Amino acid sequence: MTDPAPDSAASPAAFQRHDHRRCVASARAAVESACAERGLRLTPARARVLEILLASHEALGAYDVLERLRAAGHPAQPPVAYRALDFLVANGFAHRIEKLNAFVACAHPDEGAQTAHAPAFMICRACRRVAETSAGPAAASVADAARDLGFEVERTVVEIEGVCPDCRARPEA
Amino acid sequence: MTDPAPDSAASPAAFQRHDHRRCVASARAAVESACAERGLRLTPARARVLEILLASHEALGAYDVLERLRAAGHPAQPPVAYRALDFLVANGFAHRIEKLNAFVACAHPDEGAQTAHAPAFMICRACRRVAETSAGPAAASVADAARDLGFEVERTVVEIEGVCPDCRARPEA
DNA sequence: AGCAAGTGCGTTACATCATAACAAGTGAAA
DNA sequence: TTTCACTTGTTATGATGTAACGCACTTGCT
Repeated sequence: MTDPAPDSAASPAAFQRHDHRRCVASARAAVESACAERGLRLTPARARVLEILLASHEALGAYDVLERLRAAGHPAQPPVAYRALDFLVANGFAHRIEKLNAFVACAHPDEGAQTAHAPAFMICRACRRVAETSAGPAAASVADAARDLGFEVERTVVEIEGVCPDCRARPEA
Repeated sequence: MTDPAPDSAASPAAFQRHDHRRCVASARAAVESACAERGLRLTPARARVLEILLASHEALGAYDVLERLRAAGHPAQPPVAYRALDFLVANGFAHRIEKLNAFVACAHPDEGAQTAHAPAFMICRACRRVAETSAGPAAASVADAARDLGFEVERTVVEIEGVCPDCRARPEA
């Protein structure tokens, strides 16, 4: 981006102090331009759900999203939330955190949808914030081993559960 | 096994032809001796659920397990299945597959419960069989990177979804 | 023996997560 | 303007997971 963002894969922003307004704005802009390029429709419902996910780095359940939609004056039923989330996940604008049955906005929405963007997630069990990093060569080596056994790899999930730096600093909370 | 077991971490049995009777018997024996050593009680309910998981290398949902308990003449309600599964997972005799909300018997029940046994799972989306392998150094490097960021790692999930060799061979099924 | 504590089990009821199915609206293309 | 693909709204239901209670069994104590 316009700069050497501190939010690169090597140094995930979620657990660090950062200009969150900018973080939201640039993610939103990246999604908008990706949609324009790829002929996808970022409808109001989808944009609202994206905003909700971007508002925090916490993993939100579909029903959390739904609740926030309603709180924002957009009454909706579960399928509305799931459909928007499915769209965002399918196009690489958000990720599903399997361990939590929840969702987070993608930290790198500009990287292609299916263009192998092999993320790993650090999940804080205390505050539910999720930082995205790259599974990188580590995941690749496991995947290679799988392929050597004749297994056709389609998707890889790497989720690390633990306690983030902030929550370690204040164990009382 | 007869030989140098084909069921070592490097060469997971689930996707290979193997003597399944022996596979079940040895896993069951390993769990029994681990329980004896550690003062754990492998009660009839727990043993039945273990047998159900061992019977196939498929991931079974809690309600699948429940159904099989009932089919075997042991009527039960959901908490019965969940409690037995919790016991097996807590002690390293089974694993939860997050991606499927399901469970499989552990391929190495003799390795300690919490003694870092860092498994990775290959999940066939066609037949639901799951092969366990070691995440090994790959996972370790991601975990190290997380620790460098001040993140305290507690558990790591590595799940690889794809198609197993058998299902690739017969795509029609 | 009597009894208290700990653990596991059986059951009811409920909480949470997710989707099938159908009707109706929207927008671009023929 | 008709058509088609896609998106949305809504109802209902399915799938997954747990809280809470009381009973039964074991263990250890007196």
